[in-house]
Amino acid sequence: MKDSKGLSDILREKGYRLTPQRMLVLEAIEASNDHISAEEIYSQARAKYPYMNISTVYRTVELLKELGLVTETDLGSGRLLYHPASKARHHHLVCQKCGKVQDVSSSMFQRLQHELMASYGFDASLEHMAVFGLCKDCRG
Amino acid sequence: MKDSKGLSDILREKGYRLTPQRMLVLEAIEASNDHISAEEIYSQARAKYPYMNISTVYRTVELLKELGLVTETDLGSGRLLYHPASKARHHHLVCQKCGKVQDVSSSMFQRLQHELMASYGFDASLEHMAVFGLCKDCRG
DNA sequence: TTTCTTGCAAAGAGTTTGCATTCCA
DNA sequence: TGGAATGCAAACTCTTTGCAAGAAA
Repeated sequence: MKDSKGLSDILREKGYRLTPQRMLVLEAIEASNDHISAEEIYSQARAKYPYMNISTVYRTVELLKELGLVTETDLGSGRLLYHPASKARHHHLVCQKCGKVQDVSSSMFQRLQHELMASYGFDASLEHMAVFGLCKDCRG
Repeated sequence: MKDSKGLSDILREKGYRLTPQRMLVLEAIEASNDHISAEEIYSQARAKYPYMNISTVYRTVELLKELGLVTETDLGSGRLLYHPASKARHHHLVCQKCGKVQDVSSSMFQRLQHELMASYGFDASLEHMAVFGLCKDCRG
């Protein structure tokens, strides 16, 4: 499955235009194994398309977020990072009162993982983590 | 135990001066139940001492961090937040290979907790959480 | 008096926005 | 062609820094 194909479909459906800039931004994000910053997206895109502008990167990333193709994460580096939503893993929230289980995107756990590595050299395995607590309804 | 008393001792020990600005910054942070931003510290301090300046807030917070009295957290709001280090709880990192257990300050878990509440209304109970993974030595 | 601190203003970094121009559909 | 998207530059937010004036010890 080619993601750029998927992108053009999704854009057309919603009435957005498929521009080279938008494809380059998505390509850069999907090519990054981990996370990528706006500045890095900009560099990579500009290498292929010299007229690329950084505000276009920000605007495109915003659009891709809205379309659900890209996830934004703040790892505390002072810049926002992006990664393909398709690579997202899942975690579970378990309510200790009613027992309800809901899925959470892993993006929230990434910063924790990142920080544990940076500060302690600890490679946390958060792939299958369950978090206990009280759900919205039982919290009241 | 009055913390402001503790502060003056600590400052004197290290050769720093005890200024009204420094006391006001620490007071504001200790008075906040949760987290407090530089801007909020500034407002509160300026209410009592109109000549207060925001760069003094930043410099004082930096000093208090170095002294271990205050912890800085980036909750992704676009501004850094501060809270008394004394209120810090602890978590554990458990190595799945060698079994070693090390303590971690809870500040890293606070953002996760914060985000789960904001996005899912889920009140995560992370007070006694253990995180499994590989420690620095076993990672190699 | 000495030198640590502060206040002010200006500089940064990263991100967002207004507007005229460009170009996709 | 018409309206969406881009490029450019300027604005914006939060934080940091240089320097002269002020104030603890």
